[in-house]
Amino acid sequence: MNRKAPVKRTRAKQTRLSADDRRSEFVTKATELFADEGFGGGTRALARKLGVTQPLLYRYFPSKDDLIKEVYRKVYLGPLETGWEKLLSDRSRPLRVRLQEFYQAYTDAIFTRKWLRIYLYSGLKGLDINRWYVGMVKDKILSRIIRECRHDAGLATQSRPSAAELELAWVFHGGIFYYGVRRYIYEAPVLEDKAQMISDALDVFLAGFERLAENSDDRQRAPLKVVV
Amino acid sequence: MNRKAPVKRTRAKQTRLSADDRRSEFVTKATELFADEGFGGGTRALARKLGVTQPLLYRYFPSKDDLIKEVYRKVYLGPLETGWEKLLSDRSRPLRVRLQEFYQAYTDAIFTRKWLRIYLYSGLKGLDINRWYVGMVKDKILSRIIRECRHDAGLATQSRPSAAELELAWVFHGGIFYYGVRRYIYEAPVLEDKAQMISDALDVFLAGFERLAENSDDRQRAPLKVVV
DNA sequence: ATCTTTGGTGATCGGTCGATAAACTGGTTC
DNA sequence: GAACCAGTTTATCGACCGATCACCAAAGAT
Repeated sequence: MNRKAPVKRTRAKQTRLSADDRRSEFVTKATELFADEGFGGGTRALARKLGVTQPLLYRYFPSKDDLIKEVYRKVYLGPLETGWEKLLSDRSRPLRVRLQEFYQAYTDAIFTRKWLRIYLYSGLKGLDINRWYVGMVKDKILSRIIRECRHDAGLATQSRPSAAELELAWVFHGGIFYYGVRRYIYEAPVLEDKAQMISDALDVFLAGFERLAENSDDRQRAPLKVVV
Repeated sequence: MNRKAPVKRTRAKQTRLSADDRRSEFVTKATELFADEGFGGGTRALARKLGVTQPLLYRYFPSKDDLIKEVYRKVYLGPLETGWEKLLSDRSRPLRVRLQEFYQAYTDAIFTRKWLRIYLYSGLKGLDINRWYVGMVKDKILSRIIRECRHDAGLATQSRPSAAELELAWVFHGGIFYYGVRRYIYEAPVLEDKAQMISDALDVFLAGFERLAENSDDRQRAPLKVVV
């Protein structure tokens, strides 16, 4: 039936972009999509967000998995700054101030709905990049914080942080991190003033670290045992 | 072709269970599956874990979503104990000991790969039951801890915990929680001795809370401002 | 004005998913 | 031993997913 004049279908209007622009647009919107729906989010939904058709994705990425890797790269590496290590180690300023300033900047960088969700999703997948990030936090941030705390308490700073010290720093760090999770993932009511939360947490941490440092020798020989 | 004698296909051997047993087996294995692969895990993979066929699921649950809800119920409500509140409030014993004992028991209950992964997955979905759980932690655990800490520091215990106090307790609690995440989700190297980690974290928290309590009046009138 | 390049679309394929209907079978009851 | 019930399987449906291919049209080059 009707074999003549192939019905001239109205084509969807094209909005042509340069290859680079389109590619980065894919990554940007994919980050949003995957943050919202997890990495199970469909390529068609992604294309809809760009106002293009789904096959176009495959002109820029060989597979969905490659797109996902690109999203990781952008999310994990994006907010990273090189100045953090120097900021933490600048002994011309009080440790308390350095820590407050660092955590202010660090949380400004990662406390977004997008970053936290992508981070948690990738953590649940057990990806290498997640392990790399955790290692980076340990080496570049926590180890340095411990060294500075030791120096501040008049202890030796040569030896590497003990496992117990590292754990202490991790609990502190994790506590602050979890504030972001409660706020931007659970969307639970939290103390609005992030700066005050950091400040209070720092007070507790520093006061506690000092007290531990005082009897650090005793602790190493006979670790505190608690009735269980 | 071959219209005669409907080929007597060899049927998969049945292992018949009582309705209750089969149902709870579905929930158990579903918990494992969803913990591993998220709630996107397929019903066919689930059936394979039970050694049955996929449609059997729908004799016990109207939909996959109902199965998921059952998994939530079991996971969230399972490890909950009623004794925790009394344990925390028993002033005949030192606060330090009570807290150590409580967090020992609490982390024994929730620090499993299964529990933590289901919890995080459901948190990312923004489910009501997750909100309920967070509220429960706040009301039943953290508020009570604050009250006991106040009592221990010789402060009034009538007024409800301030937002700042709650936040302090949350950061402490979240720090301990994050230990479980690092250990069982990131599978990162952590301090093996969980009891020591709790003990150290408690030392820091209690020492810090004491110090804050000392100038609590000052803090309320003129909250500590930090150079940013 | 035409050619070439390249960003973009339409159609479609094989696979997987949740869900349904109907047939089959082991065990219990009368 | 016939009838029935409950647990299980086979077969299949419609929707969706990632991926591929041939084709199309807008911009730059000649």
